[in-house]
Amino acid sequence: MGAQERQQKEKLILEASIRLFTEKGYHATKMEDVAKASKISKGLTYFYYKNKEDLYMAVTKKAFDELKDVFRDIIKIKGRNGLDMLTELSNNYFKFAKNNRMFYDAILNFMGLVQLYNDENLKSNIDPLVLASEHFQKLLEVHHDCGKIGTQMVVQGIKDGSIRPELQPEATFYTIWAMLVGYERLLGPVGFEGKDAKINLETWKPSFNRLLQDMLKGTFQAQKVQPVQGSLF
Amino acid sequence: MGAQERQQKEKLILEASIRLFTEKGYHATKMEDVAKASKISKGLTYFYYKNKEDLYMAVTKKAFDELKDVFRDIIKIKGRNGLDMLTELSNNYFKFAKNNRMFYDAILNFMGLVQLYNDENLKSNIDPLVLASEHFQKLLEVHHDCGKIGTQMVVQGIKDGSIRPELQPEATFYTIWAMLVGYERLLGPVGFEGKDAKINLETWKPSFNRLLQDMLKGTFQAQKVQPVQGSLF
DNA sequence: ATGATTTTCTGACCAACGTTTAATATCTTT
DNA sequence: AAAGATATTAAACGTTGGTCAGAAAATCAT
Repeated sequence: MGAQERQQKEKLILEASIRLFTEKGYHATKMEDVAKASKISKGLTYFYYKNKEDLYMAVTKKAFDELKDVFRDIIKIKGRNGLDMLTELSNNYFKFAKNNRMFYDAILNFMGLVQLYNDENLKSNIDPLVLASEHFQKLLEVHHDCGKIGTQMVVQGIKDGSIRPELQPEATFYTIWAMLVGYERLLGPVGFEGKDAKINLETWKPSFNRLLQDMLKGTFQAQKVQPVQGSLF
Repeated sequence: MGAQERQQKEKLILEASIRLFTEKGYHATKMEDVAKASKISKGLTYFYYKNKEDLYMAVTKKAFDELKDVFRDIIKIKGRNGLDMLTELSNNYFKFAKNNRMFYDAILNFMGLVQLYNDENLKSNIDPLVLASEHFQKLLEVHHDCGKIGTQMVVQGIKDGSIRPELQPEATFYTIWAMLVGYERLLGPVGFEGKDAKINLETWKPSFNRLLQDMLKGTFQAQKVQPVQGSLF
């Protein structure tokens, strides 16, 4: 069995676990289940993955790769300005989170790990096996890649004039990303039943896109003249 | 043993578990540990709390109560305008997240549950024992309370003229809250080591406060005349 | 081909830990 | 003080993540 066949088997196990995690969740999925679904013995799963969490990290890697595709798909289409790209990115980001809940939860869980990882005092809180995992290291890279792609969009926007030139691209993009993270977690996917109004990503997306525009172009003042009833910004 | 003494014992267990969860994390803390730290037998913890997750929900309740205090502390001081309140809220919110990591993680975990809870299709994914837990129900209320207090700040701001009157208070506040959630998760507490610059909550807080101002007052255009090197907005 | 060696694979087993339970002690009530 | 309710314990149970000795299969050497 060459390296290729081994990778193929790893993939088989990975896909089985993705199916199960999606269906029943991480905790309800037993290693025995993963083994059965992969048609191998339980012990063998530990030959291909160090432990359950390592397997989960592999799933997370797959998840973040797909999220990165969302980023890539947008920037690879030429002929649009940076602002439009970021607007579409936000739409697709929410769509991704909604349609791939388990994947997105894994990504968010990873973001929590990154926090610990970046703090010398807290780094020790991470399971050493996870830290050593190749998946974790690769995840850090993919995370960074996404940051780079997004930053490129801002750079592009500044070049083509759709974004204010005085903005610092990297910080600006991470600010936008942070907003996406927060909105998704607090409001999505079903939103929040307020006292006066039902707030959710769908009804509220136009407001967000406008906020994005205002932020990046600096056009708040201009739009203030047409107050829309119940509008957000 | 009356109801009072029972509550006191519950509190004892709760505090012990808070200590342990903070020190070692949820998974590394065993029920045996909690029992020992509370100087009772393991079995007895199950007399006071249905199971480990129920205990964690109680911890989460305590956490959210303290977060609510952050909200309350701000609004109870009179004589400031709404915008200033929201600015201070954001500062204190980040401070809270940083100084009470375990608590804040519990709150974020709860927010994930709320997502499932609000979606009829996904509600069944929540452990029935958690759903039935009194703590969970109370948490929904506290969550809502925080939303109300924050909304009040926006209302106040509109009244005193520090916030644009065309904004819809509730949606506006949840937008701000969403930002706080996202920033904390993506950037805090140590921030993010970018290629060109180190981004973290501390260095970047002024930019956020300014964004808040611009959003709520609609003053983007006005400030555009003084481009600060490397400034965010 | 055949024996030696490495790689892949299994299933039984282990230990840890959340949870239950049966029995006992303590308090409350009448 | 008897009866009932409440609090408490220790032991046992059941599940499950993880290990291990060894079988089976593939690869290699002669």
